[in-house]
Amino acid sequence: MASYHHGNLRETLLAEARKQLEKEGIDKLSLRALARTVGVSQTAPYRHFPDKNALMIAMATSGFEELRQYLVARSGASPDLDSALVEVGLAYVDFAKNNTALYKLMFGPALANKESCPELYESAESCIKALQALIQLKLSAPESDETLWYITINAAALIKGHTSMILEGIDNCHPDTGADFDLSKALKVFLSMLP
Amino acid sequence: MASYHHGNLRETLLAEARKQLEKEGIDKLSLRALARTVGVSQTAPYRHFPDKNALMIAMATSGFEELRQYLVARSGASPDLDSALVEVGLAYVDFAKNNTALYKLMFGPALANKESCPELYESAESCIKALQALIQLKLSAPESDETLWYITINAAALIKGHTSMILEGIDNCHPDTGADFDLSKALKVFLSMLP
DNA sequence: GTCTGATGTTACCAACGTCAACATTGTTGA
DNA sequence: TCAACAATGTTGACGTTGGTAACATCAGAC
Repeated sequence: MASYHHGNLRETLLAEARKQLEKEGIDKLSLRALARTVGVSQTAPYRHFPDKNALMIAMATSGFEELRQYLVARSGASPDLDSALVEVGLAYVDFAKNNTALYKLMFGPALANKESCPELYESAESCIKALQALIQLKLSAPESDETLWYITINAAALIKGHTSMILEGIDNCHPDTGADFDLSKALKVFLSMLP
Repeated sequence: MASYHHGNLRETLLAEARKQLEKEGIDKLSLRALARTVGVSQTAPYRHFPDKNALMIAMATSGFEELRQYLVARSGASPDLDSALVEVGLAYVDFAKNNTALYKLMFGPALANKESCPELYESAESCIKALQALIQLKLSAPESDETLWYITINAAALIKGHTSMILEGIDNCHPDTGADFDLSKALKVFLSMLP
C-alpha cells in the first residue's frame, strides 16, 4: 500500500513533466494530468510549486544547466580549436533537436520578464558567455577589441539563428541544385571568414 | 439597435486579436474574451474559424505578408547595396521589436507542423527567400556557387539569431568596457568579412 | 414568396488553474 | 515519551476556457 506522503514529489513531478513535455508538447502539459500520472491528488503539486509557471521555470533552469554541460563536454573532446568551434555549434543545435520542446521552453515565455526570474537569466547568460569564451579563443588577430567582441556576438547569433531555422523546419536546400543544407559546412564557411 | 448579423466578424476578430495579442500577450488571448469585446456571442467566432489555432494561423500568415512588405520597403529606400543589406537586418529586428508577440507567434507553435498548414510555410519561406535574394546580390565574388549559398544562409541565420537574443532581453554589452551592443555595427562587421 | 445556406445564439460539456479547509505524516524540543 | 508544529497530501469548490449540438435569424437565389 502506498504511504500518505510521496516522499519525492518535487523531483518526480519535474521528471514526469520533462517526459510529457517532449512526448505531448508544451500546450498539452497540465498540472492535473501530471499529478494524475504520478498518482497523487490534483492539488498536491501546489505544495512544491506556487503555480504552473514555477514548474516551467524550474524545468527551464535545469535545461540551461544541461545545455551548458553538454556544450563544454562536446567542445572539450575536440582535438583543436577550429574543430572545437564547429563542434560547439553542432552541439548546440543537437541539443535543441534532441530536446526541442525543452529548448523552446527555455527561450520561450518563461524568460519573458527579466526581473521576475533573475536566476533563469543568470543561467541563460552564463550559458551564452561560455559559448562566447570559447569563440574568443579563436580571435587572437590584431583587430580592435570592439571588433573582436562584435565578431563573437555574431558567431553566437549565427548558431542561434541556424538553430531557429532548423527547428522551424525551414529546409535551406540549394534552390538550384536542391542539395541538402549541411550545418557543419555552413559553420566552416563562417570560420573561414574570420580575420 | 444592432443587427443580428455582424457583417464583418472575421476581420473584426482578427483586428481585435492582433490588438489583444500585443497588449496582453499570447497566453491571455482567448476566443471567448475576443468575442465578448467585439460584442458577439462566445461561439460566433467558430463560424469563421474552425478552432482557436486557425485564428492564430490566420494572424501569423498576415504577419508574414506584413514583414515581407516592410523588409522590401526599408531595404528599397537605401542608396546603395551595402546600406541596403544593413537596413534589411535592422528592419527585420525592428519588425520583431515593434510586433514582438506577433513575431513570436509567427515562428512559434503555429508553424510547428509543416504539412498541416502549408500556406503558412509558403509565406514564411518566401519571406526568407526575399531576404536571401537581396543578400545574394552582394555576393558576386569569384566564390563557388555552394559557398555563396552557405554565406547567404549564414547571413539569414545571423539576423534571426540577433533578433532572438534581442527579444530575449540578453544584453550583449561589452564585458570589460560595458559599452552597449550596437546592432548596425555588428551587421557591418559581418558585411566586412564577406569575400 | 419560399427555400436554402450563411451567420449568430443558447445551452451544455469536459478540462484546466487555483484556492480554502481539512487530513495525515515526520520532526523536534520539553 | 509525547505533544506541538511544520510539511505534505486530499477533498471540494469556483471561475474560465475550448469546443459541440441544437436552434434562431437573416440575406439572397430560384
